[in-house]
Amino acid sequence: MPRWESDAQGRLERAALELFETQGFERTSVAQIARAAGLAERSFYRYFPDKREVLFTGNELEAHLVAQVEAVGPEVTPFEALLTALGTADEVFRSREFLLRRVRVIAASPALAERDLIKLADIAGALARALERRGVESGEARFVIDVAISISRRATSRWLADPDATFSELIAQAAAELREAVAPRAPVR
Amino acid sequence: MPRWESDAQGRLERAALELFETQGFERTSVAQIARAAGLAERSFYRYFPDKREVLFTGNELEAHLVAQVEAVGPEVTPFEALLTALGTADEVFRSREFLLRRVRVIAASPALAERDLIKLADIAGALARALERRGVESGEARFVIDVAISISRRATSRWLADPDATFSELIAQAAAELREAVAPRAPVR
DNA sequence: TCGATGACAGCAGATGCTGTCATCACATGG
DNA sequence: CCATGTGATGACAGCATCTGCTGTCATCGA
Repeated sequence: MPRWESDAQGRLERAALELFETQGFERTSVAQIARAAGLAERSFYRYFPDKREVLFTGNELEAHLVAQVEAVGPEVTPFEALLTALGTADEVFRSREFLLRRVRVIAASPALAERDLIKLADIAGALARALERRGVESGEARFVIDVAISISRRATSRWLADPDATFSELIAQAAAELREAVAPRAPVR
Repeated sequence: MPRWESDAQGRLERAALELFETQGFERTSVAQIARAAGLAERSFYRYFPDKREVLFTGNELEAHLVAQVEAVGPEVTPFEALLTALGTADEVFRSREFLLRRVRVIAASPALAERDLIKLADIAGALARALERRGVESGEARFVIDVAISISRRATSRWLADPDATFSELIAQAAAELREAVAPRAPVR
């Protein structure tokens, strides 16, 4: 919390999102972002270790998911624990409009797409540690988490396109779709 | 096929892997790699667009998987098509020892880990296009592919640890594990 | 033999990122 | 109301990645 100039970090984030939208990520220099936020280039790096990180602040999602996983009782399957955790993930989403802007900017830049994947991997790591604390073997934990993340991506993509659906419904729907897809012998007709 | 100095690209790859192993990725400069391979820094960028790419040449895996997916008949489920494609993926793996060195170097550097994830995402994109050509809807294709990749990671991790197992067996085993994990109600006892 | 092509080196420059040090705004205690 | 400390900020310098351009030389084709 800055002492006399308020919310420098927020100003940098907003300026960066704006500039990335209009000029693209690569064609926006750090100096430009800083100037637009009324700061020097050097100060940008006091708030973010990295030009890309300006779009990836906060750990709320990770913290939320880990807390949810740790909250359910020991009789629950790892997979079910993850699904119920994901079911309430929309609590930490910002507005759909904000998410959409962000998704578009990220999709437009390979460098940002990489960072996005790394962030997901970080969350997966945190969840893996949480599951291991429940006694799940490491490799199995990773596996179940990867699958849960796949479900989450499916649900999120639908959620961005469909303003009316509940996120937890979409999670359940994706899980059902998965069970169908992996069923040993899908009777074609 | 170079005309008077042979295999400059291969020399750069080997020098880079060596240097990354001994010094780490960040502490190795492009100039150093080039010198070790007997070239100028500028020439490195003729062969690789990017310092990281030196460990990620070739599309054999992607080409193999796409070809396999396109080879199976239309009656086969997308999920099954992906599994059979993955079952023969070890044909394009190099030696286990080489893979292990590579995996270790990549795991030791966040920057390389990012690039690894992007490469996987590229493969996922290519597979999605292949499935769409079979008439699978885009979102569903992505979803099934994400799940198949999760299976593949599980199998690969086991394969690196267990020299005796067949890759296709490990794929089948992971698929079975998945079916069990997502089963509606796992009777605990 | 001569012109085209491909492989390479060297140089200059933009940008990302880091270290260092001075400076400034404010809070506090006197 | 002022002195002093603390932490945020800025100015400056420096290194590395990556790019564009130019020049040089070996080889190839006619």
